[in-house]
Amino acid sequence: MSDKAQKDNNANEFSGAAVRKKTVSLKDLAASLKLSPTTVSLVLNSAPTADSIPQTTQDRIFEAARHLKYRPNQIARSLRAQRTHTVGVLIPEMSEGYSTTVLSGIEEKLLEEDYFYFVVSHWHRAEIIERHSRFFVDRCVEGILAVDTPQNHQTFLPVVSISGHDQTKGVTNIVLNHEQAGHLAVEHLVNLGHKKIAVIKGQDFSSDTEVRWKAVSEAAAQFDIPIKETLVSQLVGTNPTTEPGYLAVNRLLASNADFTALLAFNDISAFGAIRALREAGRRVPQDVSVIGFDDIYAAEFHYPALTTIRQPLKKMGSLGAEYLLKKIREDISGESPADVVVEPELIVRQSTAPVGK
Amino acid sequence: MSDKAQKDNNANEFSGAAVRKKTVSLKDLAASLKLSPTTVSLVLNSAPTADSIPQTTQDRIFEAARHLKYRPNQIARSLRAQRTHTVGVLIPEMSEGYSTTVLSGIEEKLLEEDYFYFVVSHWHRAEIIERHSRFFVDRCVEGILAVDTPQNHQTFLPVVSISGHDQTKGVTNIVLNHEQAGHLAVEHLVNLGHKKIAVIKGQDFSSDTEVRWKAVSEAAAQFDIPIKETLVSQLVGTNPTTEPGYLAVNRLLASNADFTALLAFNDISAFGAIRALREAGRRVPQDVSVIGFDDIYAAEFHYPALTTIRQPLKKMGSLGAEYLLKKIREDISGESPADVVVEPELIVRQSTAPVGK
DNA sequence: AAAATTTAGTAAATCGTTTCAGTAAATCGT
DNA sequence: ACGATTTACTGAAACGATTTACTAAATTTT
Repeated sequence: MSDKAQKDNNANEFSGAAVRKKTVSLKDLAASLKLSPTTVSLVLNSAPTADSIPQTTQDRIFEAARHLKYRPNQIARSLRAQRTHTVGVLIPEMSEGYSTTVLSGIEEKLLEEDYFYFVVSHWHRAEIIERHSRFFVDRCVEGILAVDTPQNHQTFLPVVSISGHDQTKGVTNIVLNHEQAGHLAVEHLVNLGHKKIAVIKGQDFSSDTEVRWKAVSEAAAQFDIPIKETLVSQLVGTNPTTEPGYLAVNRLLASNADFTALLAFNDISAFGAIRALREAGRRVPQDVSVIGFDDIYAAEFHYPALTTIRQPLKKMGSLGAEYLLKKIREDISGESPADVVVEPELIVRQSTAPVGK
Repeated sequence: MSDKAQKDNNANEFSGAAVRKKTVSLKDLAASLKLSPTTVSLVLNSAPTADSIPQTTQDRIFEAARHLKYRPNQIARSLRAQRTHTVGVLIPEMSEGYSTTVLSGIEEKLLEEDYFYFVVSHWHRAEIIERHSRFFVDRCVEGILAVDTPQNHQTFLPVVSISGHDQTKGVTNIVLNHEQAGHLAVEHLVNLGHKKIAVIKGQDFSSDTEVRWKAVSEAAAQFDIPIKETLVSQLVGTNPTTEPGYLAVNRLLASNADFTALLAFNDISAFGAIRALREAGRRVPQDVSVIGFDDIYAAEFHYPALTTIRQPLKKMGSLGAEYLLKKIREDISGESPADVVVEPELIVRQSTAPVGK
């Protein structure tokens, strides 16, 4: 068959109703150059073997590739190379500031290194985590990044957990220095003269709940003002809004709890807390100082602007991605650290003030 | 070679330092059953051809698949089927409420239909949009979902644009009923007695800027209170925080503009606006009523809680995903609508009040 | 001028599936 | 009892790349 006929054949194959715009494959490119796919591939990838191909031929190949807009199919490449340049990311949900800020750090680092990622929200439901981890494996992700996600015993892939406190061996955890965070928060309130400090604990499902509570109560003990049990309220429900915080403080108020400062589990719950206090006629910060945790965007433009303990969320995301890529590349699973600790920072704004002022 | 030897061979191949946990392939599974991969594939996929395979054999196959935890490799499947069950999503950035809320709707719908997605932020930079659209094609996504993203002239894949106002033929746009939104906002202020209304326009790069401005000024004209040019300020810069809004209002105040109500481009800028007003000694809503746009989460817990025009962001995301999947399935590009319109809703909270009260 | 090396490539296997086109053996119809 | 059909499978090609192991011709070395 003459190559003219061959060409026509190609063109006519789909000349029916819908004009299927086929993309050009390596084979097409090679055919148009009257060279073998091997040669073309070798040259385009600058393989060492291609040294013996004369420059003129190489130029012809590059020129034709550009002209026909040839782009290697990454699916085929992935299959052959057994590498997908893709990772899977698990997050609790795609709302509010926490997960998405971490995600922005993850994205930045991954794209920088030419990795793409799949995200899925698991709403703290174990079976979704399980199911989607499997899907990730089916799609041959090279590693998994878990944000505020409990144990996913998916052991044979590299895993990095951000604020996950995953004790599975081989898993690297990116964690905040919680002791320091607790210390900063309590110290700030103590410096302002507060002694009666109420605390809102996180939901049971949140991985940070226990460590943060421990850090805060130990810090309080160190300052000789142990947290009274009657001044502790806990967030309930999966509602990712301010409501759990609002309700937690209402319960506190209903029990006639006596406090001049409130340490919230996170900024979102601090917002709810402040509303509850305001509705109860307590002014923030004049009557009650409120300190949040995380420093999400909204903290700054809240009124009153929220004093909070900043977690470097974006940094934690990019660090997580960085360590995951490191693991993927080393391949000798086991070398990477179990914990990578990042430091919190006290951000003083308007929601805290000296006691009794 | 006996199959025992074959097995040993397999086992020993990587018996060096690192124990490579190989996943089991169709071929492995078939070998363990002493059947051909064809048969196993046919049965596992319940192909019509498998009707002639006796139940006992089918059971053996399913049993072995479960036992060896066989999972089909989706990369290989994608290559063969020329379908990846993956779409690409373009968003301006992974922060604040807008994109991520839309994204949550997108995610919900896509996962429901067993599609995964890649996301990339483009920060409104044309070359990033261009570059990543190409990467999407390289990875054989089946369609592209563009959120608040200008024209990406990537024509041969199905594209749905959310708030993008993309006039390229074949692109379906999910858009808000802007006329109605403008009407609702202005009407609300007029009903409260406001006549001197200031407006903050969006940044030039935002796809909604023009249509929203047009809708607002036409609505104002209808109510016989055309917006004065001196009462219009525009957001500048790509900073995704409240700052542009804050600066826009400061410019307005610096020019001694006289207004009793302010219509902000979005909630984020409304927050900045309110801060600027407060710092200038104007109370919201007593001295100036402020109305936002979008109704992001933070709007409700802002103080004062923000009156705003709600865009059903999550709905827009899921609608976008729905229409994209529809396009992908029809395949006969051209049938789908150019515009899908969703309705806004006025949410009255505390940042607006009768004039002069 | 024969042997060795370099030049300029190519054929075929492979990654893990799916699917089209067979094919032997068993069963059925008449 | 002979052809037709059904049953129970399998071989090989294909998807689109990469890579190993060749080869034939040209050139260099000895």
